[in-house]
Amino acid sequence: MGRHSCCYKQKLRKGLWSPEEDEKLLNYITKHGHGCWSSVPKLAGLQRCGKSCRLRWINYLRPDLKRGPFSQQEENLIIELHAVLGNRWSQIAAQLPGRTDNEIKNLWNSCIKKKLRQKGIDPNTHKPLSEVENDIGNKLENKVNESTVGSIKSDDPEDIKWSEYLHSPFLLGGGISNTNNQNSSSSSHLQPILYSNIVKPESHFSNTTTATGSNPTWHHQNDHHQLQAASSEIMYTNKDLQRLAVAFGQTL
DNA sequence: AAGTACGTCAACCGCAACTCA
DNA sequence: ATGAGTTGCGGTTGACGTACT
Repeated sequence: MGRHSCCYKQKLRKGLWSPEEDEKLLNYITKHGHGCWSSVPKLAGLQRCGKSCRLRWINYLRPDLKRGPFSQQEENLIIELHAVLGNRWSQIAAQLPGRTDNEIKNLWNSCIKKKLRQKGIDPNTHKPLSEVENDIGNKLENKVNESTVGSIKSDDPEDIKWSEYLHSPFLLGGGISNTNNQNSSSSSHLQPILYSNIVKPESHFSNTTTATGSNPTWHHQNDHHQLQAASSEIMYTNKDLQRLAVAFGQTL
């Protein structure tokens, strides 16, 4: 794919956004909503591709973004959600109003991973590092055995990961033991989070422009009642979430 | 003061899924 | 059914700031 198809057609800017560009995009979307992203740059007078505009809006210009550092509670929540969802950043972000998937991904890669390792926890499996090392040893051993004995075991590394999730301390009510942190959120609230998250909101907000062209209004869509009501119908539309559902059907 | 290493974050890339004619 | 266009997502990169030598 390389650069987006739209970018080949004309000389488009790349890299950091200037304040002028931000202003143009913000003004345009505030007045008209984004509509079709591919037509936004042209209509807003920007030398960017639609994808770049969308990203800039989502990660920086959206009015509902929460700025500033993550709280300890937010970090704990991210860790708990990651234990269940893995690197599904957008789904994790859906549980943290005002935070973007990009922001959470960056935090995870630059900060949380390191902290977990310092606590002796493997950030991929959320198991104690010592246990993970043993697992690796065991899996290597199993591989050797499999080469001689037929096995129905999946080779998909993700399968291994998910089965590990099912037995992770988070799902079993343990959460990460953090004796230093009084704010450490227990995993007791994880169940409601998961149930409400089964239906992934398209975005936290939708904008509706009035017929008169006045400023759009922003509606918070992440209403748990709404989601729970809807969840019975679209609960298992996503392949990964089906796996979650099966998993939680077993554990809840 | 200069050079280097490291951490953070914004943005890009590539792919898959979705939509619609 | 199909193919082009669009959107969304997660991985990766590169610029920049800061700490360290």
